[in-house]
Amino acid sequence: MGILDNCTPAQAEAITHADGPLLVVAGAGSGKTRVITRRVACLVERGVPPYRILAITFTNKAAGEMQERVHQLVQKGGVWVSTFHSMCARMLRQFADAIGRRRNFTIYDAADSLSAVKASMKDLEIDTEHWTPSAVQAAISNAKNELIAPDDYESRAASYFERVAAKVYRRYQERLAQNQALDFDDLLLHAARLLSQETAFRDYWQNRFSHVLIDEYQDTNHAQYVIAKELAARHRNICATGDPDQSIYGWRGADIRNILQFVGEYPDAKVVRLEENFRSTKPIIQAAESVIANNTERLDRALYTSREGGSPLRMFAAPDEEAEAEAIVGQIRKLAAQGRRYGDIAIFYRTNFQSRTFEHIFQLLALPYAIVGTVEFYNRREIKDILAYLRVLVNDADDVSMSRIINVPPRGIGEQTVAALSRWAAGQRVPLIEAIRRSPEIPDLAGRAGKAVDKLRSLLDALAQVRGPVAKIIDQAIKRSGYIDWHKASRDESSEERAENLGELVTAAARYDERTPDGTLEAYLEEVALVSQIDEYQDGDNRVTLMTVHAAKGLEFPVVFITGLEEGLFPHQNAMESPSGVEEERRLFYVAITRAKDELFISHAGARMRFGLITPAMPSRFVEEIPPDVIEHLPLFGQAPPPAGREDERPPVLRKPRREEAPEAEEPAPPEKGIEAGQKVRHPTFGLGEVVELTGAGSRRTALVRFKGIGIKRLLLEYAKLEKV
DNA sequence: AAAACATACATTTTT
DNA sequence: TGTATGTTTT
Repeated sequence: MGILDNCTPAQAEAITHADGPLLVVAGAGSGKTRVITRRVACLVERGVPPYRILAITFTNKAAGEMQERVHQLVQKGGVWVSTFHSMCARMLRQFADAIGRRRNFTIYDAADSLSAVKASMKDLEIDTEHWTPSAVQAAISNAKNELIAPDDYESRAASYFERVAAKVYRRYQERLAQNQALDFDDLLLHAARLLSQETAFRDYWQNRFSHVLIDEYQDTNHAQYVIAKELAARHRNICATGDPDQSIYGWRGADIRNILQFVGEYPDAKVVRLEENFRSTKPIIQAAESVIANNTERLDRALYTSREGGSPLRMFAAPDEEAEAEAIVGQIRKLAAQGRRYGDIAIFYRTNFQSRTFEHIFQLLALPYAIVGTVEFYNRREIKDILAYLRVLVNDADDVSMSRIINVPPRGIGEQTVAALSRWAAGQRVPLIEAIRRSPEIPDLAGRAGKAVDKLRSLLDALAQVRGPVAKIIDQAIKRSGYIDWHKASRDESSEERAENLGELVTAAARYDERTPDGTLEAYLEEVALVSQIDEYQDGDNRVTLMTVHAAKGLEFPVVFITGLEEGLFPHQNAMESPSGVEEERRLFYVAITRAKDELFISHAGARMRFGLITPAMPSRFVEEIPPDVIEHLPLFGQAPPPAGREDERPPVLRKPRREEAPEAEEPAPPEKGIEAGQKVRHPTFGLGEVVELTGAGSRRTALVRFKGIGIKRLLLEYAKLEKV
């Protein structure tokens, strides 16, 4: 096996051969992932049985990549590479009794959890106007991350809000137990508790692993810290890697002290510092270093690069967010003309809502793009509906899922019927599905309602009989429930898209079946519950990637645009009140900068539409923290006098059509293009398609085109090079 | 049960 | 401003 080329021989020796506690403090772009992967491979090579090695990564995507890479290096599988959440789920299923659950427990996502919080508040008749469910949910989540149980929380509650939250917390946990469910935080909470308090559980897992490695250690919260510490307690072969300057999850309980105090915790720890950056050019590193130097809470560390040359950072100042997006897209086309691949380019923003402006313009120009993690696939309504059927099949105590599908698609089980069923179930202290099974015994169910419930019962029975791969079960659920016909019948605009999504769900499940030949419905649902936004991102598609800075962690791109650098947005308003909040925002900016390999563009808008109001904004304080000699200010876009002529003839006419200009549909279609509805066309990116509709006139002439396998796109004729076929 | 209409709320960041 | 959810109407 080759030598590590991104560190000194002594460091390489420590990384590959040292046992005992090891801390790798790795700066951005220093090849940390390679280091930890190599360590795992070397352990295997030294004869450590692969199944005794546990590597914990931050996302499932990273886990998959590491697993594959280790396999390539040593031609051996069996190393357990996982995220904290997936790992805990697996551990808890094996010891479900210890937490008072059946092993087929359901994992609730944030939305499921929120509805359980709402229901708990309703149970307790707590006013949801005054105390918002999401605030209570956040309080509960924080308590769990600190491993605080409801009783402890109540006894230390200092404010009225906390006393209310404590009551909801207790009721919420009861509800989860009734539904045989755990939320994300429970996975960590229970694993941490069992590891520190339950001998059988602790002994089993401590013996199971001889070596434990944790990546992105700076972003571990208290529960994760306890889990890592306990898992490694027996053999003390704990290797933590991370970068305190890249700690960006403080708001969800990540505690930067976990990494800062690692050596205090393990005085015999070896420390390896990787300070050479192999990713970025000098100006980019200079900017990053100069910005992060303004933080106080950090380990003493410098980052340097040997890469010579490199262009300076470039900055746009735009009047508003649309002009900002136009300028960036203009710059991207310039780069593309110079031979840059779209897949080399990424656009980052602080908040998800900023993606809309970009999405609009990319669609208009038919430039290839991919947004990472907007409305996640598995959060779409139709997907959640079908998954709810599966969840009920796996865990029939799951009332949240049962209520979700009880009348979806509509089958005549109205509000009154649901209320009667729920009342009966509550009275008997049994799950809702039991009321459906035994509906003939329920007095309130008159003939018509009773029949409707009978039909639901036979549907559920029929689905429970289906055997075979997950894809088949999903397919049956979609068809037999009548879900697909229901959508076909409604001429809703979104029905076609929903049908496509359901098709995609079956396809994805088929991939799962292929990948996991011994997979179960239960394991599939678990995987689906724990996918992260970034897991869905695939590079190699040659598209411009759009994402939040948080999602960009761990990635790199030759060209990066960091947008919306305005006071109140980046740094975000809610973080600006405390110095530590600003420091975390600054680390976030540092992460963004250090994603760039070759070229970095930053931009801000003088005003931005927020809540429907045009809100002015000052440039971010972070911009001034970049040394002036590594920044070049590009001319303000659109400031050059427009070429003579009417406004809509000015080169990139990218403004979205305003509402008041709507009557454009009535204008006669100019015949000169010769493109009309029904015309078959070819597009350089999307391929063959058929024109569905034409609207607008002149430079705003727009075609709706249906492309095979891609869907309907809205294209400006002036820019989309449509070729008649 | 669908459609039409009205209102509320959002914008941190996510496993 | 746009979407998501709730309410009233057919």
